[in-house]
Amino acid sequence: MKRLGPRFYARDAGTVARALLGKVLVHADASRVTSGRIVETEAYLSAGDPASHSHRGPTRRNASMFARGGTAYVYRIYGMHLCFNVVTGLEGVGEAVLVRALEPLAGLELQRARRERSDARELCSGPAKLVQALGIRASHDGTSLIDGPLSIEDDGFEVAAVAVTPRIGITKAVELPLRFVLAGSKHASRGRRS
DNA sequence: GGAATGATGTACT
DNA sequence: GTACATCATTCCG
Repeated sequence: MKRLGPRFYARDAGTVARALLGKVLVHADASRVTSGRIVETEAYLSAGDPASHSHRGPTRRNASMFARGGTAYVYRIYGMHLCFNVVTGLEGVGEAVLVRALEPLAGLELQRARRERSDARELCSGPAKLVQALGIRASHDGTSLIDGPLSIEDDGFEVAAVAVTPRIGITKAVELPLRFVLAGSKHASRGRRS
């Protein structure tokens, strides 16, 4: 397992969204490690993508989305859930990748306890579910994936095939093909198939 | 100051 | 498939 470095993240969000499939998201929390393989992502672009939080420029909420690639962007949605994003590109650009689903790997019992669910498919099969299963908190917003508590690692997994579809749960730019799914994964969120 | 709105999840019919 | 919980942020006046 080797942690991804700055150059991996310093590309456009669409490229990084696809490249993240098969990589492993890890949270090392006080010696308790939970992780999962990324099986579903969505790219959110800069100005010109009306579905992106960065579309209207920097605000207090989306400030970390304008940080350098390799920064975590964690925000609250619907008053009760958190979503985790990977910032991409150069500082000031405002692009990010929403991680929508993982295949649970390390720390399964802790993930089950956090989620209060036992079925492995119910642990990380959605953006707010995986945040809960890995113990990601609002305080992780703005932290570095390169040398912080959250990291993304390459364990040599080979991606066979990728499905590309429109993004889920948005009301603008509904048709852009910016969602990427590991073909055949049983751990993706439920949404449009392809 | 006030109102609308969400990159969702769960339960229920 | 549909209903609804729940609230910070954002935008408008």
